[in-house]
Amino acid sequence: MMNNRQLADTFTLIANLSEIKGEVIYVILAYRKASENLMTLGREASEYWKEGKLREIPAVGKAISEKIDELLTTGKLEFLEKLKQEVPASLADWLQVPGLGPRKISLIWRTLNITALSELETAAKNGQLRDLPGMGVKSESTILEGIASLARRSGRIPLGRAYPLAQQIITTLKRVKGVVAAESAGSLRRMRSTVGDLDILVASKDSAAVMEAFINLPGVSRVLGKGETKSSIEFTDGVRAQVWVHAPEKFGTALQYATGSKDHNVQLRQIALAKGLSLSEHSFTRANGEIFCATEQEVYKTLGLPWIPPELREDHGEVQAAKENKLPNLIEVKDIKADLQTHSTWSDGKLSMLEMAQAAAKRGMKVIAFTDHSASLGVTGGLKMEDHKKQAAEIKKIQKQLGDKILVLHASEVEIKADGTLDYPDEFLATLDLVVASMHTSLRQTREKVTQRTINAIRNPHVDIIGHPTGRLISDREGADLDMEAVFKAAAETGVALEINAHPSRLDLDDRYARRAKELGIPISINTDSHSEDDFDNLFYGVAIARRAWLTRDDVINCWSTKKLLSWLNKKH
DNA sequence: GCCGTTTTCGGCCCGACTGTTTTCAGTCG
Repeated sequence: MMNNRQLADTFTLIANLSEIKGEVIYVILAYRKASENLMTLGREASEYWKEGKLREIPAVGKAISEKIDELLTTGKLEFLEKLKQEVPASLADWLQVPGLGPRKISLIWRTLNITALSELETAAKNGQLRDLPGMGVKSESTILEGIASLARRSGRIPLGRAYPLAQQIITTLKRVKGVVAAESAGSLRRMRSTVGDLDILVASKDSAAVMEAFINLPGVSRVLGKGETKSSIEFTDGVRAQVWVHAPEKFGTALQYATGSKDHNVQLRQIALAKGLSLSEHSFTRANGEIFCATEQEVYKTLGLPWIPPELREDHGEVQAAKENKLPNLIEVKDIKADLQTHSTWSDGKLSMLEMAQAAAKRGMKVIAFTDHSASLGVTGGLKMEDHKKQAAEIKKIQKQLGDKILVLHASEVEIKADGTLDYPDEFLATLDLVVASMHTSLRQTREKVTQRTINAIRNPHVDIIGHPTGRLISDREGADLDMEAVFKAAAETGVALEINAHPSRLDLDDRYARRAKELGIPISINTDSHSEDDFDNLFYGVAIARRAWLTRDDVINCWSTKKLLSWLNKKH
C-alpha cells in the first residue's frame, strides 16, 4: 500500500515530466499542489480512500483522485507509464540543477538526445551546449556550476541550523548604515522543520549598502545574483541565502509577500481583488492610487482580516479562520511551565540533577522531570531498577536545596523494547512520578509490529507520555513505519499524551501529526529532552512546531498548573 | 487540473534578475 510520501513523489514526478513535455502551467501547478497537500496531510490518503472520501483532500479533484485510486489498487499508474515513454524519467533529475529549467532541459534533450545527468555534464564540458539557440558560454558554465553545487548540497537545511545562521546574518545587516529593520522571511519565518534556503528581508532606503554587506558576509563562496531589490548568495557548505531590500514604508507588504507561503499569498490576493485592490510586495494598488503598508498588521487590516501568525500561513484553513475571527490563540514559549523529559548524569546527561534543575528554573520552569534512560539502552548508561532508589534519595536532597523554586519529579524514559514490552515491570512503573515510554531501537520493524509495539506502551496503565513517537531524525532517518491513525486512536482512548520533542534534530511529532492529534483530543506534551544546559533553549523549536499545529496552551500538558499536572499524573502512579 | 458568498467556465503566476539578445526568454521564489 502506497503511503502519502510515495503518492506525493509520484505526483511531483508527473508534474516535473509534464513541465519538460511542455504541458500548460496550470496542470503542473495542480499536480504540485496535490503533492504538497499529500505530504502535509495528518492522515494517510489510503484512509480517505477506504472511506471513499479522497476528494476531501484539498486540491484532489476528479482526475487526481482517480489516479490515487489506481495507485492504491494496482500499485501502478498507466498515465505515468505513458508519460515516461514520452519524456524519460531521468530528465526530472535535471530540474534539481540550479539554473536549469524545463525549457532548456527540453531543448538540450531533444537536440543532443541525451537523458542522463552525467551525459549533460559531459556535453557542457565539451562545449556542446553553447551553440544551442538562446544559450552561450555563460549558460554552459552556469550548468556545470549548478551540477557541482547540487553535489555539495545535502537537501533541505534543518531549522535548528538555519535559524541561528539567519540570526547571525540579520545581526550583521542591522549594523549597516540606513537599515531600519531586518527580519527572516520564507519558510524560515513560518518555522518549517526544514528550510530550502534562508530568506531575509531588510527595510532601508540605501539598498546598495545592504547588498554590498550581504555578498561580503563571511563564508560566502558564490554570488548567485545581485540586483537593487534582491540578491542571493551561496556559502561554502552549499547553504543559500537571499535578501530583499525595500523602503521602510513598504516593509509590511514586502514582509508579507516574502513570508509566503505561495498558496497563502494567492488567497490574500484573491481577497484583495474582491475588494478592487491588487496586492503586490510593493503595495496595494487600486484605480485611484496606492496604499502603502509599513507593517504586516496594516496589510491584513486592509484586507479586513486579523494578523495571521506566520506559522499558520500554509493555506491550511487559516484564511477562512481569520475571516470568521476563529484563529487559535497560539501557544507561546512563556506558557510552558514544565519540562517533562530531561536527562542527567544518572544516564547520558552532561550535568547533575541539581545543575539541570537550576538551569530549568532559570528559564521559568516550575516542574522538571528527570527521565534518565532505562537499563536496556546500554549505550546511555541506563538505570537498573535498584539504581532508582539512590536517584530518589538524591532528588529528595536537591529538592530541599531548591525549595519551592522548582518541583523535581522522579521519572524515567522507559524503553519500548523490540518485543513490545517495557523495560521495567508494571509494579515498578507505578512507583515513579511519571513515565515517558520511547523507542530507540528496531525502528525498521514492519508496520504491524512497530505499530502494535507503540500501542502496547500506550495501553500500559502507568505510561503518561509517548516520547518522540515516530523516532525520526531530521535529515538522517525516516521515522518508524507507524500506522499513525491507529496510534492516535489508542492515545485518544487512554488519554496518554504524545510528545512534541523539541530537539531540532527530532521535532517529533511534526506539525501535521500534532494537528491531527489535537483534532482527536489527544493531550500533547512539549519537552526539550535536554542533556545539557543549552538544550533547554530548544524549547522554542518545539513550541514553533506546536504553533504550526494550531495548538493553544490548553492542548499542552506542560502549560497546566502544577496542581492540575500532578493530579493528572496521580491517576496512574 | 482544481475550484466556486461574483463563476460549473474562466480564472489561477507575477515580478526580479540574468544572459543572450537588440526587445526578450528562461529561471526562480
